[in-house]
Order: sequence, then structure tokens, then C-alpha cells
Amino acid sequence: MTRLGESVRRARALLTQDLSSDSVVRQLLEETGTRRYLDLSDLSPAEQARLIAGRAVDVLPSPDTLAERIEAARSGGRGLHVKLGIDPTATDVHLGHAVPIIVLSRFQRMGHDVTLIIGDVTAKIGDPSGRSTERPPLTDEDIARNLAGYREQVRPFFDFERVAFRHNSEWLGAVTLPKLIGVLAQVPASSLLQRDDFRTRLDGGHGLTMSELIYPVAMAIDSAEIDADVELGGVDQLLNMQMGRRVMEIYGLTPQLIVTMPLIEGTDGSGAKMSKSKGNYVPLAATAEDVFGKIMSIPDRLMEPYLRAWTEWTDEELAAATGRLADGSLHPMDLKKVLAGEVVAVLHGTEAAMAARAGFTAQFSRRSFTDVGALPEVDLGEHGGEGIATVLTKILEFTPSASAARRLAKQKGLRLVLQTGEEQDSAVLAEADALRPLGEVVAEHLAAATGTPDGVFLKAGRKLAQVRG
RNA sequence: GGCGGUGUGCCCGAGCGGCCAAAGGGAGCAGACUGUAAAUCUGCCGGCUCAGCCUUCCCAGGUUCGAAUCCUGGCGCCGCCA
Repeated sequence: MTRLGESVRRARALLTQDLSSDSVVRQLLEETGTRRYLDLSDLSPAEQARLIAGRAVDVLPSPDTLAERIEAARSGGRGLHVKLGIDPTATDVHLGHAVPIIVLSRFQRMGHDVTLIIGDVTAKIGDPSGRSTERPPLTDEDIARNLAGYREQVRPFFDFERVAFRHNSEWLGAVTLPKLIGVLAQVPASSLLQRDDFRTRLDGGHGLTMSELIYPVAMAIDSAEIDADVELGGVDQLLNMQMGRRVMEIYGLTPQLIVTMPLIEGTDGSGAKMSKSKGNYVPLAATAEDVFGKIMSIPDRLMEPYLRAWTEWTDEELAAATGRLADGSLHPMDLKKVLAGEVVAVLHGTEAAMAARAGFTAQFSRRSFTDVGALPEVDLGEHGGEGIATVLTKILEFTPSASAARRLAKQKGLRLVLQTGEEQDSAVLAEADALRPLGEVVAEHLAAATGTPDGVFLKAGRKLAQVRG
């Protein structure tokens, strides 16, 4: 049995147990977590191909070809050469960016060679894919800075010690016009103009420059220059990657295989893909509590795609979990907590994941707030004299304006909670209270309380802060 | 370059010279209900020292007792022609 097979057997046993139990979840997270670093080179070519295809939208020409190619490479004593182009335009890296990286890590652990192409030349053109307008080109400094940030944030998902980094300026800088024309002469313009995004732009009267038109060709030359066996990319990159196959043929090389990754929906459930501009993303730099919370807020239907995208669960394990959801033996929330734990565990470790889990339960399952770690705090000595609306707006930044804080109070969304042991005494603050100094209101409620509470909390809608001092 | 059109709050979009902080929808937020899920109902949704006041309808001027609404100039966008 393979190493992965062993791990799956252990995990499957855990998956039949009570997933609301912290200890079961901890074991599961540890089992599937170590899998992220598991050596997969003992898998057969067919098993490898299946593991890759299981996370891909498409493997072109087919998953079988991938298996055959792995087989061929293996008998030649080498691994496949896998290419992923990274777009150095992103400043705020989020979970969406991790999707291809995770599959790339699998390739790596299967014993294949991975090359990351930094599109420093192409970034200056701006990838036109899916764009309705041109995008602003980047400077070299921008690219260097973005790349450093990218590496740092994606690190948990991937072994950067075993990867080749290449800037495409290395070879694209040396491509002469005659050579380029030689390639372009064999690329029908119709194949470029067929693209929907280009057509929409032309039809809509928007600008489309020659440089953008050539963008896919530039990317394709990358594949030819490094002689890639496989190129990985989002489904939105499909046409660009197919151009890679064509250009490789022009170069007299065996065309690369294409593995397309799904574009994962954002946390808001609007159907839009995860992106910074939509605000429906989970930044990799976020805190453990924040990541956990953001994952918990996703609609249930996204659990499966999320598990598939960001965990090392096999299809078999996914099926086991969804099967239990269907027969009612597993509560959706429990599975979602496991998912949230998985994601926090990669980024911050299992301990942090368990802590975030405990904090979440404490905060949202109305147990004890005193157990919640890393709660925003207000110090009475410092801000006790300020109005509650002001504190919410300026200090805690829970509300965009004092008026909004007032409204919140008017709608009974503002509460002062006194906690003594497991007991909670929650008082709804009136609109008028929102304008009074925090210290005064707190003192009033403390005086009315029996005994001395362990903690005082201010709750504004869903947001919670601890009052100190 | 010529002709025509258009520019409203986070987005879309309605707005007769006074009753416009500006209809309606979407998004968002809160409450009930919950699992920071989904669905449903209700309310809110420019700011503030909040029964009042202040700042908004691309920008700058102007007409008027009074302008998002009229005029002039500028800028942006769209369409047709060149």
C-alpha cells in the first residue's frame, strides 16, 4: 500500500466518528495536514494522473495522456517538467492564488520538476484575459516587490527550496523581431480574434492593442523555451495555454499538456470568483481567527469545492463526508468547522487552528466570551470618557460613522454583556446610550449587577470587543 | 476633427424650478429565526453636537426669492461621420 493509501485509511476511520469532537478533529487535521508534505513518488503514473485530474477542471488532451507521459518520463529516469506562470501583479495574495500552487506541490512531491515563470515581460503588457479594458503596466520595482510578497505568503503551501524560478525576460528579451515574425507568421490571427474577450472589446468599441494581441504568443514562447511537459493554470488561461501547444509545435517540440484549475467562488456566495476587488476573499496574511471566521461565513454549498481546492482530501474522503451530510449523521456546521480548521492549519499550524476553533465556538455559540482569544479591546482609562458611538467608529472601527453606530443601537444591535462564570447578562443599549460616555454606561450597568463580573463586553451587531479597566 | 447624446448617493436607475438628502431596484447592515449557512419577514441604509443643523446630484461660473432640474464654459463617457 502506498503512503497516501495508508493515510487515507486512517483518515477514513476518523471521518466515521463524531466530527463535533475536538479530539477527533485534531487527529484529522494532523493526519491530512502532514499529507501536505507527503512524498507521493510511490504512486503509479495512473494514480498520479488521477490525483491531479481530481483537482483539475480539465486535463488536455486527456488524463490518460498525462499518465502515459509520466510513464515515459519515468522510464527515461526523469520527472515531468511542470510550468506555472505567476502573474506578479498581485499585491494582496489570497486563497484563490493557492489553488494551482497546491496542485503544483503535488506534482513536486510526485517527483516532477517545477518551474515558476515570473512574467516580468508579459506583466508589462498586462494579461488581457477576461479584461474589458486595458490594464496599467508595471514597473520592475513593482514586480520585484509583488513577487517577494507572493513568495512569502504562498510559502505554507509549497516547497520553494525545490523549484526553479525563471523570469521570462531571460529569453523574451533576446527574441529578435525577425524571429518573432517567424513565429507569428505561423499563428493565424483568426485564432486570436476568436477569443470572446477580445471580440467583446472590439465590438464594444474598447481599445485593444497589438501588444495585448501578442500576449498569448509571448506566454507560449515561455513554454517552448523551457520545454514544458505540463502547464498549469486557471481555466481562464485555457486559450493562452493552448497557444503554448501551438507554438511548441512551431519550435519542433512535443506540445505540453494542459491542466486547468477551477476558479473558486468567493466567500460571499454571490457566484463571483474570489477576488480582491469583490472583497470576497480570504487573504493569506490574515490572522487565524479571521481566516476561520471568513470560512465559517461561506454558504454551505461552497464547502465541497472549498474542501476540494484547499485540502489534501482525496475524492474518496470527500465522498465520505458529503455522504454523511446527506444521511444527516453529520451536521453541516461541524464539517464547515473542519474545513475552516484545515485552512487555518496550513497557514498557522494545527495549534492555531484548534485555538481559532475554540474561540469561534466561544464567541458564536454563546458560551463564554472570556475564552475567546484575540478580541479587540477598549481601555476604559483611555477611552472611557468618549461616547460609545465614537469608540465604535474611531477606536474599534466597527461602524463607518457615528450615525451608523446610532442606527445600530436604534435597531437593538448594540449590547453590553457582563459575564460572570458561565452566566451572561446581556443588556440592549438604547439609542441615547450610544452617545453617552462608555465609562459612564459601563459603571451604571456594573452597579446594577450582582457581584463582580469576570468580563465586560461590547457587542455591536456581530462584532464583539472586550472592555478593560 | 464634425454632428448628436449623456454624466444623479456603493452599483443600476427615476427625478415637473420649490412638497428633494432626492422614487425604485441591487448590494450592504441590524432585528426576529439560526449554524457568522440557506430561506422568510421587518427595519435601516450622506454626515453631525440628530424634533435641528451641515454637505451632496461631474467641475466652475451665472439666471432666480429659490436649481439635481434653466443658461454659459470646462472635463469625462457613449454613438454616428471623418
